[in-house]
Amino acid sequence: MERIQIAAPDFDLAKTLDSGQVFHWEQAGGGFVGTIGDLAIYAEQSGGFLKASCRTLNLECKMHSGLEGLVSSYFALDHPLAEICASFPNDPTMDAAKTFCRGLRIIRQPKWECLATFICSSMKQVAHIRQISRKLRERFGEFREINDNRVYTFPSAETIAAGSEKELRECALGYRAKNLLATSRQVASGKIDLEQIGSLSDAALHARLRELPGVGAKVANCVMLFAYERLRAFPIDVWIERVLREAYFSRARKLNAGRLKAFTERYFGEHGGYAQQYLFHHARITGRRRSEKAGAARGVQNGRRCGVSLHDKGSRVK
DNA sequence: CTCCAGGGATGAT
DNA sequence: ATCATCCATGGA
Repeated sequence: MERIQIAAPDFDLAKTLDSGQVFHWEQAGGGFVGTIGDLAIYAEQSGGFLKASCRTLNLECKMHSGLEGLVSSYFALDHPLAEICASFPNDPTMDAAKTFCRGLRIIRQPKWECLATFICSSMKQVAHIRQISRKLRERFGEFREINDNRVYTFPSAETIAAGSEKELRECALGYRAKNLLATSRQVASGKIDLEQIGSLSDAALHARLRELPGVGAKVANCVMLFAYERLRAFPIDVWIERVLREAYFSRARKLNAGRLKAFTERYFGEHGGYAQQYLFHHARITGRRRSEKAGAARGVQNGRRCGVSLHDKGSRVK
């Protein structure tokens, strides 16, 4: 068993793994078990240290100068978090999120794993994405054991491409099965090279990702942020949209996706992806459904939101 | 532009 | 135990 300990003073492992950017780590024995590439890893934080262990080293590990390099790289311990946070805009909403999310990092995920997982994430909530990820791994991945925990690697594009839509549907993918299968076949055949497109500009990379079945604007931004280190990428889902609308557009009457996109790019800037992740995590953990408090009191029909949404019919004011 | 399938966990009644 | 809600892509 290989064990390492890394000084990580400005890092929060639990927040990082529970912030909706990665979906397969599970709590075990005071820490978390999961995989990094095809290695089973146990990770635990105590004091200002990150401890990690794995059974065997592999090629990927050696390329990262051992387990320490692999773990440091995956958890992005080299990101200058203080500088990143200092670059955020100063406003009450951002400040609250910044305080709440201290130590949360945007990790570096394997490209195919990230792309495939976010194709599965469409119209799903975090708990459900975790289920899908687990089923895909159990069915198509490779078994590993770590500290008496069973974990599975994420299946390669080739493995998924060799499967059928029916098999994927059995992993609770629903209509996403078709998209995942089609994209896996493009990756497996070499029609798209996920490593090569890493050299494209932000705009070109976004456009290229969107050509893949099941990849819309939001999923493309997630993949750019979590697998391609494009820290400006700003995925807008319903949570973020709600935060933006309430914090920065409370009196705006017409607001469409284009205006929101222009605003986030200008306002959050270079590390917009980090800002987005902090706003998202803060809202998701502390936000709670407004129906809990408002529901009957406000006379809202069945807890339906008061404010209009970009996705609600009737909200698009040209 | 508008409308809605899709599907399983989760929360409300 | 039933019923409504949550979600973002893609196609009609």
